[in-house]
Amino acid sequence: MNKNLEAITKKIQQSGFKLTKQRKAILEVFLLSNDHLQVEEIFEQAKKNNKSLNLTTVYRTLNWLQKYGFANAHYFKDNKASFEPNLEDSKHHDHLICTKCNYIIEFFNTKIEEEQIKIANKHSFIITSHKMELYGICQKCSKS
Amino acid sequence: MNKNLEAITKKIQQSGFKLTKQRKAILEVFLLSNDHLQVEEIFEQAKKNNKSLNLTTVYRTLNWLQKYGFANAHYFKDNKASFEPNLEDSKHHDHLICTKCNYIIEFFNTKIEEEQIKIANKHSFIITSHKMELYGICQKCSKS
DNA sequence: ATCCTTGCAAAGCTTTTGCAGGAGA
DNA sequence: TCTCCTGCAAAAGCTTTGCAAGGAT
Repeated sequence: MNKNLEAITKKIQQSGFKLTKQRKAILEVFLLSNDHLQVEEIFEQAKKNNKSLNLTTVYRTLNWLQKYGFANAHYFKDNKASFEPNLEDSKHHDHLICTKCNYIIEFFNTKIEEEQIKIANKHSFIITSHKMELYGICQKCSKS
Repeated sequence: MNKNLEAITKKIQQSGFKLTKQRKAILEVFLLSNDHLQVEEIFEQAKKNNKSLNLTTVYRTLNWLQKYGFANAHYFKDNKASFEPNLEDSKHHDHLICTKCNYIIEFFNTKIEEEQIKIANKHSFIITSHKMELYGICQKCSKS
């Protein structure tokens, strides 16, 4: 376990989270990924670290992480959940998603964030979160 | 059926869509709503117009409409689909969603659209569609 | 020792599919 | 008439829950 992961794990433990082998296996995959992983993907990868791991445990762990603010859920397509870590040092960002190869680029844009605040004010909304997803074809896929 | 609905329906029929009683009942609810309706909601409302209507038919109709570009699907929360009409004259827009009462405001912002194009160019993406959702508390709910 | 967590199996939900009968153009 | 559409029931896919056994602090 690298140092960063260790620190995060400690913080998570302080929320009353017991660090079992299974959860360790899941966190190693999940916290270190910069990707947006579907539950099944997390399960498959984490199983390499812990062969007896069960899908239910993955769901329960991800739901726990989400509940306590360490993970965000997305529903990019179909009705399958994807999760991404939500860490103290991880800035808010939005997504650029290739509909051919599912490649995801994260980006952050100050002007857009500013406009969002203006829109919210105009409609007397108190924004708690937002989600922006641009769908298209990435450079690689547009060539082939 | 009002005139507008009639015109739209005619257009849909030109795509090879047979106008059955069931579909008429669904279209009357769906096309005239400016809301984002969940499948179950469309079903419940359309059933008032046609008591024998089946949920399966609603799903099949909405999927057909989506396939031929007359409807857009969203996955605002959980993993339930919402649909909204996508009509010739309906401009692209984004959503402001109250997480307390589910009230939805639609908005359009030129600057944001411009920034999106810049971001796409920067990453050599060809954008085909996008989705932006701001979540928060609406004026009414923030008072209570 | 206590409480939390796990795996398994079963159930829950939303959505899709197969099929035989029925309706639209 | 010919094809497409419908309802019903069953299945499929993702996610949650109940329960008894096992593990962490």
